[in-house]
Amino acid sequence: MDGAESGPEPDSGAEPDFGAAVAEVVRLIPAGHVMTYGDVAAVLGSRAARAVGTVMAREGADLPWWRVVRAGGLPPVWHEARALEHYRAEGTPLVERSSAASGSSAWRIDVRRARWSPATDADDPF
DNA sequence: CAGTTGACAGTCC
DNA sequence: GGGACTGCCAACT
Repeated sequence: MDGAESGPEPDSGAEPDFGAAVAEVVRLIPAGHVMTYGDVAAVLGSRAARAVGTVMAREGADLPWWRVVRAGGLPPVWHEARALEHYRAEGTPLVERSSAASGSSAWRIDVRRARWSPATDADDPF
């Protein structure tokens, strides 16, 4: 063997190890369910909630980013309007605020029921 | 090689 | 009950 070469692995550019892990988890999220950045990071064994979003920003182009929401069930601010269409299409439990005038978003994600975990298939925690 | 940024979270007041 | 700061880890320049 040649021993340690300049790079036996063609890890050209970036190593999608973390990104692949994030993509893997996000893709495992079934329709009608969502996960928070912290949950995804926790599944990866890291608390890099930010890194999840950052990596997803690069690999997320091919991922259901709308299934990944912030803590508290707040919708993604980058494309909240776009995500709303996906949530309604997927049947994600949303909390519509009939009363107008309440923050920027008039709707919220019912994380109570939409929160899903890849380690458990219990879609009925309640 | 090191510094800065960033699709966040959790805790303190 | 709401607002602000700090901490975390990975990618970018």
